[in-house]
Amino acid sequence: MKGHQVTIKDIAKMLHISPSTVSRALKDHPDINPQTKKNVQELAQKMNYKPNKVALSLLQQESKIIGVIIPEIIHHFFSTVISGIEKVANDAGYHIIICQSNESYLKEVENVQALLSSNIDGFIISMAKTTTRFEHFKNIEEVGVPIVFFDRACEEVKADKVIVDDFNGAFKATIHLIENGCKNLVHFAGPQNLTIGIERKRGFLTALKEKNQILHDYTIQYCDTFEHAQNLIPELLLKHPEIDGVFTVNDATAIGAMIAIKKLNKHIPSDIALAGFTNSFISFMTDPELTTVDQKGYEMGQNAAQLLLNRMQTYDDYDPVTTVLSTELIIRKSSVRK
Amino acid sequence: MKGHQVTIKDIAKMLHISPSTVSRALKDHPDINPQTKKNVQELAQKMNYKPNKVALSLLQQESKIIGVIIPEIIHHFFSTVISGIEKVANDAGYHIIICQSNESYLKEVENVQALLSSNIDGFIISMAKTTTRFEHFKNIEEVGVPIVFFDRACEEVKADKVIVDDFNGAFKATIHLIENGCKNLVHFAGPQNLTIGIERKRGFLTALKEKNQILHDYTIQYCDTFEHAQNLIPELLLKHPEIDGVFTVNDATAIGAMIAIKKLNKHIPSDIALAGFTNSFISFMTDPELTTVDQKGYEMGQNAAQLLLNRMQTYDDYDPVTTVLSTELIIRKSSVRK
DNA sequence: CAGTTTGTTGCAAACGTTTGAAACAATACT
DNA sequence: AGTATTGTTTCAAACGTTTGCAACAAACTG
Repeated sequence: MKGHQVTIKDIAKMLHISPSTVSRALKDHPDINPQTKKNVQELAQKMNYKPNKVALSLLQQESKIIGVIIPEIIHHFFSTVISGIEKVANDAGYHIIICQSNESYLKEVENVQALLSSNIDGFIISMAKTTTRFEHFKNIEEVGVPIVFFDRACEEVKADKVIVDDFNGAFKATIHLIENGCKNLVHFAGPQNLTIGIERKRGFLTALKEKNQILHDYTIQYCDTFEHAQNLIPELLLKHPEIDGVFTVNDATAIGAMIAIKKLNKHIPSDIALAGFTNSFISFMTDPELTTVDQKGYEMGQNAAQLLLNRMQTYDDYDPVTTVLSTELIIRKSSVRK
Repeated sequence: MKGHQVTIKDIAKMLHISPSTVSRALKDHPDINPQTKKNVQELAQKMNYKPNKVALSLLQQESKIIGVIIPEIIHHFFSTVISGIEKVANDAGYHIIICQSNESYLKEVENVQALLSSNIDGFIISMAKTTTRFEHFKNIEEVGVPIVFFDRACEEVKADKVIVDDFNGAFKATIHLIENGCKNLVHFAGPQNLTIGIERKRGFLTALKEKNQILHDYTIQYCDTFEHAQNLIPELLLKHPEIDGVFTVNDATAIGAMIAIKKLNKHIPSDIALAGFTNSFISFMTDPELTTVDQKGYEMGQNAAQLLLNRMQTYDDYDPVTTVLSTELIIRKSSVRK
């Protein structure tokens, strides 16, 4: 039989006093008789009374909950970010409610609506790959709930952002590949409606230019998944056997490429050097270990949460802040030729 | 300036009618004048009215939220389970709120308390490694909120459970290693306060017995992390060079062992055959690819959520159900000797 | 014309909590 | 004795929604 949590009313009835007295006694309000206080506090303790957050949420119009919308929780990068968010949020007395968009625009809109009607105090969002309209974010803005974007930000909405220096990370990785002797580099790029896709490609191209490399018609390939890379590598290397280096927009794609390259009996890094982006924890479990750009997931989560907490204090008429975390090139065996 | 979500009261005021009429109009109640209905519904649509879930939650004593407590979200297995839970939960109109215990008993208790006071409709829990007391679960039981445990279940509490057939999975993997010629197997076992630790070890030992293998004093090692395996392998192989096969309680441990073994210039599988447990998505990215036992994370999540939804219908005086998902041995190169 | 029925709307309570204001008794001051 | 002060407690409203019941007018019945 379904019981229920002990409420202030229960305690009030048992002690034959009013709920308001109980409420004040529990908060150690100076107006309350010390003996009454003692009675109330002892009984509350004994009955394991815990204030009902839903009632508080309704009354105070704040839920102490932060809504997090991400593409997919199973990606290590995102779960790392969530860990960072949760740490900071919990320390400040907040809980997080997590929704996945599964890279679907529609699911993202649904999630926003659902969270909005749950009195969420703030949003932390990383956009779906397929999102190209932004009314749902504008809705949040209208209601006056702060948003912080991370990694994949929406430029059309007034909001704080945490991103990594994608350009520079890609630039550094590409320079590193060229300095290790790559003459015919290829970039496996991400979708160009996401800043990360654009910026990483830009970093790659800028490095090529700086080092006076030739740009072929096959230099940029749009490919950002493990499976696609596995399929793409054989046909690409058949047509262009001169390719001697690949820089991918993320680690999973790099590893897909790695497996395909090894299947073709080409050696990494001597035949083809390889670098990814993310520094996910699989990158040091591959053979050879993968050179990659650390995307600072945990820090990103912490930063996003902190930014949101700050913004919740001072929401009126603010200037959005964009925090850019510096990336770090992690050099491992997949790219180093002696 | 912080606005607010449109409420029934706002609509009522604008149309000079009472909130109750608005409420009924929105639900298409037969008592309401068709013209009034039309006015209300149109205005609600225009103003993007969404019912306030917090108010509903307070009134109806149900939140349409499921609380999920897991050790660590960054583990691929757990994020896979969460995906499965979310799928089923969302389809039934529920949302999930995720808390991590970080394998800490204290954090687990905190999470339970916090969720309890948020009018959560049900719990899905996988216990922390360090949890040996169960009052917090009993608390949930007293309040009458259903719990479903998955993977790491608590035997002392009346609750539904979803587990995999750990015993059988471990048994099959061990038999497979022996049939591939292993004579001196070692098991890297998990903590013995968790069912999974106990059952996997039991499966291993039963297979050894069935195949008349000798049990050495070093056959069982308590080691269940990537780092620990990396450290343990060198000293273990130095002392016992006759070891020719390792079965680990999870994949991360197996990969730690794999890296350490390769560093010692031993060949996998010909010198040492290797099998893990989980079938995490890294297992087919290693070199050689890792033989492992599929733990069915996504199915487990779906099952747990479905079990919980069912239990929420019929909570009174029930007999707990335990769903055992069958495990599947995934044979890859790390264990196959021709 | 009195009474009933029908259609439509509003009132009030409820969920659990907080909080300003009112209420009350007991004590102190003039 | 009358008034002010103090200590303690309760009342009532609020947050947004739902819902049984009351209220009212208009139309119908006998």
